[in-house]
Amino acid sequence: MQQAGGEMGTGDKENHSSEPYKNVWKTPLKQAATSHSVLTEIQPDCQPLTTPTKPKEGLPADPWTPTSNLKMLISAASPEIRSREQRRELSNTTTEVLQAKHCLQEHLLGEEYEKSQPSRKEKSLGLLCHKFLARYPDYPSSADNNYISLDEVAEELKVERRRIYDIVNVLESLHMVSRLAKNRYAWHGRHNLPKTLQALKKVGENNKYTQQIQLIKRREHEHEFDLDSERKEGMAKSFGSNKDSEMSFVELPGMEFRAASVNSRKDKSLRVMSQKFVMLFLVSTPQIVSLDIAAKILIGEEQLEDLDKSKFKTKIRRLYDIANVLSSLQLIKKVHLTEERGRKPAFKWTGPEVLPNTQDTKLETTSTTCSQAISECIPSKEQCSKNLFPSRGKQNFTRHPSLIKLVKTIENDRRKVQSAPTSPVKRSASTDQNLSAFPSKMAQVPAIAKHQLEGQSKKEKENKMKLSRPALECHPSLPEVVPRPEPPSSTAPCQQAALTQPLGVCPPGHTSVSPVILPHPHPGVSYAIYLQPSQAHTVTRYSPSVMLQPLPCANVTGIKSVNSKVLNQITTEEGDNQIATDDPKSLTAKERLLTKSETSPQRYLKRSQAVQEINSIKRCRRDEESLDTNLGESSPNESSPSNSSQMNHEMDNSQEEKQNKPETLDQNKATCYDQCKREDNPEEEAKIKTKQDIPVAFAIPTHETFFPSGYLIPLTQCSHGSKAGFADKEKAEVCPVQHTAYSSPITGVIPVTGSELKAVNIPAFHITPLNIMLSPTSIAAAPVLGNSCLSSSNASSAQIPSSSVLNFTLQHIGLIPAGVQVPANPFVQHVPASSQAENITHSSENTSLQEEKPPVPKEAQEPQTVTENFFRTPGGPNTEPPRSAKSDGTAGISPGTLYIPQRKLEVSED
DNA sequence: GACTCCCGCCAAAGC
DNA sequence: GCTTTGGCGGGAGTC
Repeated sequence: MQQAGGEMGTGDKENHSSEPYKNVWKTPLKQAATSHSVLTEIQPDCQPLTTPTKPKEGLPADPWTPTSNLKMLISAASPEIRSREQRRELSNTTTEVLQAKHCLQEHLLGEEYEKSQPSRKEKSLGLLCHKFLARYPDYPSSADNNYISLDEVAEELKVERRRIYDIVNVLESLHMVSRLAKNRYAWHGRHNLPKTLQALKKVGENNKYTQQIQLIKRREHEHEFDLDSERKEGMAKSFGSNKDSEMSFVELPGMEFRAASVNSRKDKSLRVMSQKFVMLFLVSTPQIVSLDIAAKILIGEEQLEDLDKSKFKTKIRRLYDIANVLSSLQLIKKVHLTEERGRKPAFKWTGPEVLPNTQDTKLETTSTTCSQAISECIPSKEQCSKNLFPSRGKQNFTRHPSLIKLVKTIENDRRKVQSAPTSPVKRSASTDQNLSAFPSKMAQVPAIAKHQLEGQSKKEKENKMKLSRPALECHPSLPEVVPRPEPPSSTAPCQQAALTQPLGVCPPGHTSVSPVILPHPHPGVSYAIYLQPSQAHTVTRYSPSVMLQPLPCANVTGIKSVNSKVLNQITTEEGDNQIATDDPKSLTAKERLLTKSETSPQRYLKRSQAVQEINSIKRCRRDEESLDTNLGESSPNESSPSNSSQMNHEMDNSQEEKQNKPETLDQNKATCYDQCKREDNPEEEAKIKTKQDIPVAFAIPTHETFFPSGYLIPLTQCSHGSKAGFADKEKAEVCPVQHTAYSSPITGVIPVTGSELKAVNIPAFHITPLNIMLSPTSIAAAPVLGNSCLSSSNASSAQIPSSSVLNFTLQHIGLIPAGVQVPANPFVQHVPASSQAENITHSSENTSLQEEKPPVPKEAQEPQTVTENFFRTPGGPNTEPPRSAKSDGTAGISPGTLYIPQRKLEVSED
């Protein structure tokens, strides 16, 4: 009986309300098919039976096919239609209809009947969500009718309301809708999405999801997750530490649940789960989250000890529900992680990249001066940050009207001007299909396409101009949401591009996002900065409104150094995925590491770069010596905010902190010093105190720059390979000195703040003179030179640290053993600007990633290989890292040990 | 057989 | 007491 009801797709209550239909419902679809099978066996030559005349006569005179008739009949059998017909006292007619359907069902070939039924995929939540979203504009105006009646939607979409709840709940978690009253919701579209994502990322970082993911991954890798109860307990403990903040729903100003009922309801789990799920993507690097890990984390937060299969399965089910909706929103995309142990489902974030601790609006106040933009941004940022924690008096925080106006104006302008991804992107078949499927969304595209093209050409020019300039006077804010190379949807890019601007492709009109060139004691040296996660948390306190942007590198000739030793272990389609473990003492060694794909000029250039790198390091050491003179003078007073309240408080004080600008180098070092103390690393602390000569430099002090802590490794080269958007000629023009001397006198830029470090997901990367603590995923993005560049598919102009220098530096100072290499920036390298951007392959223990095409429509994409480098024990890729009692996922490696696994991930779509 | 995820039961919350 | 909301898990469909 239940089965029959289910097959008919009727609501449970309605099923029992219409007694006359019971006989009809009792006929399960499968039975029909089965009977048909029998029928076809008996009558193999039987042609599809025609629709009986009688049922047709009983139906409205529509020139439909029997299949259409049947669909209509089934539709008529839906609860809503039945109820309506009941109200109209059309029971007789309905009975006839149903009888006709029954007759059809009996007479139609089973195959045909099955075809007439909406397939499972056609009834999927994702498709349903697509239909739902198609009803409303992505960016509704206030004039639009933005109210959603669940009844109406359910009826029009011909689904039971229960399904609509699933969709609405997820949308609600993203603040795309809000509940107004019973059965009534307000549609907000994607207006709030950037802010929501930013907030979610922030909370995710506070909840240390990155560490949790790493912890689970590590445990999984050790095959001990399910066996070691003690560890499980420990993990639950670590999860439990964040329990308070994790069980709350992240709200935005003006988006609070208006119905007290919703707020009071203890179980908003689908909403909360959805938010947490999104958080996992936002804090992950790469932004791929497997379902099992997500489920474990979500379970773990609550009661990991009670992890049982049923609960796990239920969690997985819900995650699928959420993922379907998020996929429809084109925020994520299904992929498959193929590991040694098999293939497991995962999802890749395809939505806009979110940079935390940046101003959420004011990002591109093109008409304002930089200082004005900054001053305007700060309150907005604070406002947004404050509202991350609704439990702490969120009602008291309201966005200033001027900011709202500013936001809208900016967003509108952006939408008009730059709506497309800033780099060539692969338009999946599904995307294209979606375009055609939703003309309302398509309508937004043509108007902006021209602007996109123009904007891109302008961006290149702009980049050239910027590159030729030694420094910029402006310290623009950083876009909080950076469009990813892969546009999530036909409409999403409008917002993504509009709201953000990847650094590397800054359009000329958006001066506010121009990279910042800091006054640099040695313009020829760039730095990579390394922070550890807790430090990253700390630096968020500073949340400098002045976000440092990487200077588009003049020398964009890529170094495609590949460690020949690693080459055998790593599958990569891009030679620059791997970074050479250069022995700085021998240039020939460097040469040996050149990729086979390199051209001779590239080799020459690299060779010269190696010299330059060494020189730069030497210069940097001098810098370091001078900088270190101030080291340790400030007292450590920083602490990583561990909970939302603390963060809230800090956010409240951010204005005050801002007034205390400029942050001095002393403060920066003090923070570092403090960080060392926090990490219980007396050795590092001592080293800082004693100003040991280490080839790292701290942040370049400027009167407008905050570098709370960290280690900056000098980088002389922008290691852009062929992906760089500049030809050699252009490079020569931009940087003639470098060209002639095979050097890279890049103006030193340290486009790094704590927030930016977090933005690129460097959760646990801690380089000290004596130890390195790295998380598996963190290393991939370790050298940070600007998130927007890193994330941008058009990262050619981003400043990429030289892997050679990085490895040399690390080796030279004894941080890593010879032969071990640290990728300078695999992330950028693995985010091609080409249409392959969608296909990412991360090297990860022979783990392959396969992107799945959405159920409907289908798309075919090629697998691609990317490398992701994890830290491991030097013993080899499969060597287990030394474990540590720490549960934060960062200290699992004993001091002095570098843990660098070479894992291989393959990302492909089915 | 594992993976996906639709479906609807049923209970809590709301009205 | 009825309706709305949504957690939850069975099990069908798919791979």
